[in-house]
Amino acid sequence: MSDIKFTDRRTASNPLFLRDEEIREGIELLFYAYRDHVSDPDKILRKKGFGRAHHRVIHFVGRNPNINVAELLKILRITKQSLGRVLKQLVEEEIIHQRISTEDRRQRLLTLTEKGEELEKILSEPQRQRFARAYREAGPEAVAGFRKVLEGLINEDERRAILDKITRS
Amino acid sequence: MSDIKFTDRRTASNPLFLRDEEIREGIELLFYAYRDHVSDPDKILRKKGFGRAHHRVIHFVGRNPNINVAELLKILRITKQSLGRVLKQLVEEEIIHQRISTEDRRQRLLTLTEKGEELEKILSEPQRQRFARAYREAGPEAVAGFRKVLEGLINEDERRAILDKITRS
DNA sequence: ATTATACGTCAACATGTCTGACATAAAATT
DNA sequence: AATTTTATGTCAGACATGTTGACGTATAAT
Repeated sequence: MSDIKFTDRRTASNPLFLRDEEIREGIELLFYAYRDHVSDPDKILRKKGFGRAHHRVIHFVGRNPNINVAELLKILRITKQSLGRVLKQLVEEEIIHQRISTEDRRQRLLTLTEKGEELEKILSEPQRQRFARAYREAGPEAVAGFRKVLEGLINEDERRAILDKITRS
Repeated sequence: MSDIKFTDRRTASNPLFLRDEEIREGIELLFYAYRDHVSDPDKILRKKGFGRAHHRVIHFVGRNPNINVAELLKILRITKQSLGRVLKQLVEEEIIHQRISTEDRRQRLLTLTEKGEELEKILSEPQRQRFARAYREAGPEAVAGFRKVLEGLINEDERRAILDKITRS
């Protein structure tokens, strides 16, 4: 019974099953790709006594020099208490520099120090290499499709703002 | 000085910069897409007293009925002690069923119970909808490219095995 | 009979997250 | 000028998830 049902579902005349199956495969591919993608810097960080949280902060401060704390919290979607601990360590280790905004003296603007820039490069290098390889193997058209689908996976209400931020440089 | 350097780097005659930039954008897109993708089931799970770890177990047991513990550990890349805690809860709540393999009585084969199947559907539904929307908007060619690049991001030495597993059904 | 494997479990600890409460400085509003 | 709101920091306590290390048991393989 369940066998019959199974073969039936896979028939070419049932495009719904194909779509479902395709989607499931996409979800799994995304899991494995992301797992491997983040495993690279994780290894490096552990040796330095940092974790993935530190990497995310380093990355987004690097990408958004002079970002303030509230903005960073929005991107990372964590609480300020969580960020606080990580940020404190990074400031103590002189990876990140805080300065008071002249426009609004309540705000702390964050930038990478030189040491921070260096670390950022070290951390992202294996990720960039991984992407470079994948892009090279897949070709430019595939890359365009990759980006298009990723964009579509982002929450609709934030998509525009995120794309503007990413591609603004 | 740094301005000159900057504009210079972006010149069309410097394809290396374009590639770098493209890669960075890909890395960020992946971050945001993944962040939103996993946020859906997270909300549902917290209400039930489970976390992301439980979802991963539910997902992979659902996808690999009768998987044994060692196999599951390889996929999840966590220690058996970590898995043990989560698995215990899921078995107690009758989400996952364990039975002893007849071929090797040391092995515990894991399957979803009916209740587990239901929960799996509830959890993955928003993710599937998100993918369905993204796939629809991007079109079949983009989807092919998306998959191709994701495959390329997976560690080379495991890629073959993972692809076989994902697309075997 | 011995060794290796698959699994479970106990203990101790690290990290990253959370909620809630409170403090301070500065900006904005009345 | 006084009050309220905002941006940030911090303390305390909790929870989820991960780690190492050690040990036990049942079963399979040698």
